[in-house]
Amino acid sequence: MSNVPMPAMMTADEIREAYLRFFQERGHLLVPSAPLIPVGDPTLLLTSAGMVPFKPYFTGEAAPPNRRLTSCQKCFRTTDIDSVGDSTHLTFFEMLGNFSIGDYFKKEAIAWAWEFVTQILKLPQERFSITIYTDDDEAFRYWQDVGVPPGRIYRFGEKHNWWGPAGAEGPCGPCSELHYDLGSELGCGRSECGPNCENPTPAGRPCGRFVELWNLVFTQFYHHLDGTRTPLPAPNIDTGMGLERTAAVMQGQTSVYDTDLFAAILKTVSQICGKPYGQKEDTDYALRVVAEHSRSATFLIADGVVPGNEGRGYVLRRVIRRAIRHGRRLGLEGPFLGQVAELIIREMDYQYPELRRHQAFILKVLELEEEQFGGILAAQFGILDSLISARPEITRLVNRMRVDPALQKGWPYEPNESEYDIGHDSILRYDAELRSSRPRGEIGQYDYLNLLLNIGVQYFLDVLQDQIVLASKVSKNSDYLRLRLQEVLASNWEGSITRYEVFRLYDTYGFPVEVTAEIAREHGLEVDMEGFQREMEAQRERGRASAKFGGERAKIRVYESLGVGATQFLGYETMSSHSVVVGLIAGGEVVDEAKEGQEVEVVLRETPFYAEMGGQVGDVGVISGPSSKVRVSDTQHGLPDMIVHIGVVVQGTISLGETVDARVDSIHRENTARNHTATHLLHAALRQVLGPHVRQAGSLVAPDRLRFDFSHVSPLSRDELLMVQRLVNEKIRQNVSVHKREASYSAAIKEGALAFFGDKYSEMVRVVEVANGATFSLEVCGGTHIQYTGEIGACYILSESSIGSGMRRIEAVTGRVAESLVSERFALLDGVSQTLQTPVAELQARVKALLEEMEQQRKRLETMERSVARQAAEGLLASVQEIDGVKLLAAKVSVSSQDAMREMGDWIRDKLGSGIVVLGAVVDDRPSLVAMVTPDLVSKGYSASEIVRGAAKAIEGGGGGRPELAQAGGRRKEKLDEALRLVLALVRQEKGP
RNA sequence: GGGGCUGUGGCUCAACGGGAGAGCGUCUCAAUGGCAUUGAGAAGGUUAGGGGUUCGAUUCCCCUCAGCUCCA
Repeated sequence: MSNVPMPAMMTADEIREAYLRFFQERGHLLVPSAPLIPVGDPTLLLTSAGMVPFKPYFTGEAAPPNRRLTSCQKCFRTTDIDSVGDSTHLTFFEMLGNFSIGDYFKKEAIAWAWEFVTQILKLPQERFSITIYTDDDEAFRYWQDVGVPPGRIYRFGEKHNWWGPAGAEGPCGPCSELHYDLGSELGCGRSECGPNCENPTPAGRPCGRFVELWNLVFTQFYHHLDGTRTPLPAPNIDTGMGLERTAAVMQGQTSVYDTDLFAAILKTVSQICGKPYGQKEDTDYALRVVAEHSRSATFLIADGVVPGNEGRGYVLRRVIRRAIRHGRRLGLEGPFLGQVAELIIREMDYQYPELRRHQAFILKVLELEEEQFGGILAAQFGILDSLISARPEITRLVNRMRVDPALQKGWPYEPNESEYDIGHDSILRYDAELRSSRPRGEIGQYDYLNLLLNIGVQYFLDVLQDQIVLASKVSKNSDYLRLRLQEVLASNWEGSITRYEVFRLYDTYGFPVEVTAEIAREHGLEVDMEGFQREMEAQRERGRASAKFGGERAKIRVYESLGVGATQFLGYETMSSHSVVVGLIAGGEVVDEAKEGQEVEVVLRETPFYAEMGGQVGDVGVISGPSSKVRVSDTQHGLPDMIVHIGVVVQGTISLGETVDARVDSIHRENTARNHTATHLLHAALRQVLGPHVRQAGSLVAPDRLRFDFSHVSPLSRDELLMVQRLVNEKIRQNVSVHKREASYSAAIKEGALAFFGDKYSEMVRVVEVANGATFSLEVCGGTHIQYTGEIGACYILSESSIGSGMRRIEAVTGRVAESLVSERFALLDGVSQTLQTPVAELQARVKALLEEMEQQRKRLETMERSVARQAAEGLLASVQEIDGVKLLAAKVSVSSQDAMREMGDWIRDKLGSGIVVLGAVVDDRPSLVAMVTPDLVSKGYSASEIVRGAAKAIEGGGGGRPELAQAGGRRKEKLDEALRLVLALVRQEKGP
């Protein structure tokens, strides 16, 4: 031990600097951390490893700025999200790495890694163990060379020592890891303990003696989507050293949360909630979750992720909500994430300046999400509360169902249709009974518990009903329903939350299972976790089943079978060109020729037609051969590099190998180009007005309109919209030049060009720049554009709307459409102005006055109708007859609505005090009836609904309602009098016992 | 991309297929008089939009839109 250098206490900042300096001194170019949103890589949700930004270099798609690179990359891994809170797991972390793009390989990577940990970090050599891939003797030799005894080099298989790919496809290869021995007291205590130990400790925890500090990946292969691997053009080195773990080791800690990286964050959280860290395990867990998730959320938002319910937005939302939930456990009821985020920004903006730059946006997003989630959380707890407090009532119901003969009868056997119906009806009866036993009436008379009971019972019935409805849908023989109901009846309802309930709470309302379990336990209820897992599996199964490709796959195979290579695109320079037909598809099959009238897909050797991409719609136009003509209505990519013209043969026969003339409809193209350039202007203007968090999330560029989706949290105010529109039109008036050029992807990005995340770009890309001296807009874009912004003419925003949380959509028009829009609006205004005989400037006031006047008239008319009706009613009072001692009035009235007739009835009934009123009228050319019976007569057996139903037969209609009041309608208005005459007889029949 | 749930006055929500309601908020009047409180009354609705079934739809069915939620 005497010669072993003792590790120096280093802060995380010092470690980061030392690492980057060490590799810069060895010829590596320092590359700043890329955003957490992987640029130009649709296969990845988030940047999950240090090498992600360098993937194009590894695959040879792009040329690296230097063959040796080093970086400290921010990373995010979603896989461990539910484990965060213990002492080791993180969602967000920093990864130190050194990379070789076809330069040095295993020898140097190993030697430098060893030098860095032993000489710079001064960690004791004998604490290290090395792992290598099963048959990697080369790595074995190099580790021996630097002085690692063979006994401490361990061989592992694919599970531990094969890396990658990150995502569905990408570079991969064998790897070698440096494991650090934290001390036997943390381990399982067994003699065979070593790296990747999976034995439990005596206390039952996973063995924590060895920590993987650094992973050296020797990327030699490319893993394809279909599972095959091909060797890479040159072997590469890709290493990753977790900054947090290293800091823990250097600072003599076993937990990453005890490092200086988390000290200040934990302290702040602890101060906000007033609970100290390090005293109670429960509290510590929650504190760690809040600290970690606040940190990762802050970084995600800084890189432009907005909370949403899919993809990255969903990851962010989960992280934020998990933090809030654990904050609640710490007693934090109000918003608190902003305070934590402010501290994190202060602590880390030196290394990550984007935090400071987007501070206002970060705080705003956190605030909105905290506010929204507060409401949801309250609602969720309400549902669970109800479910639990309604338990006794539900139990009573279930117990009765258990012994109900109607339910028992058919069910243990294979039920036939009628038996099914018996069971079904029976369930519905219980349903009705429970509903009617629910407390009703004035809301003010509900106490809180009754309200909960109400919701809980409702909820239970929903769950049960689901099973019934589902069963009747998915299974004719009702096996499904039988099984489910048997299960429910056999289960321990009173003592447990069933799997349907817990799953529904989770699936529909997003209520976390752990929380359900926790609260249920407090009330002495079990939770069927196993059943829940089964439901989850079934859900996943459904997801997989529906994720089929269907026809897509087959179509691609047809294109592949053409055996044609890439189509050369000439459309940037020209709109017409000679070419040769190299492929024809009709009716989903490859053909040699297509005749007049046939729908056809044409592939040319080269073409001026732009195929739909990047939101811009495909070109239309004409392809004409020596004796044929094809009208092209759309242009698409069949395969990534193959352009397919879709159209109809309008003349002659087009055949394979023919020389043709391809001509794009230039009006269509120009209109589209105007909109495309305008889209770029809009994008830039939105960023200028709203902030740099605005990013394109999708777009549609058609000849007649444009649609632009972008990330932003709140609706745009009128002022903001006007500012954006004014800025765009300002640039149009300045007639700025639109410059297009080719550049390497990485150079373009470095220059600050905006690229649409999710698009995959090749090495050389087109860059579109709108600039007059100062750059206004700079984007990577393969679309077609105009020369000068003045060609756009004008741009008007038509609408701004939400397309999901955190995403907004703007629709706009330019050029010819903008012009016709304006003239249409003018014409409209002129028309209205003439109709109203009012100057345009005074229209608004005039319309307002008119509306007010109309409202007044409406009310006056209403009162008048009422008084007329009342007079009529008074007149009718004279014709009241008495049948068996019951006052009865059956009369035809003349009113304009059923409501008016009802009101008349009300009035007459009240005058009568006790009696039966039946009125009939022709409303909207259809006969209708209303019948009323006073409560005292209802209790004697008279029923308004029976009477009205009987009377309605005469007018060939039907009706119903409650005993006190019922209505009916019919078809034969001329028989209305007959219906009213019938009433007399009906009332006689109705006479109570 | 695939499921589940929701959409009713400004807000929170009710309403077995048969009078669209409550509470809070707003306005008016009155009582009281530090803030405030109490009472009476009023305004406020295309039941998200569109189709269908029905004599009749807030209610049942289908489509669209929006929000929530789970899965990928």
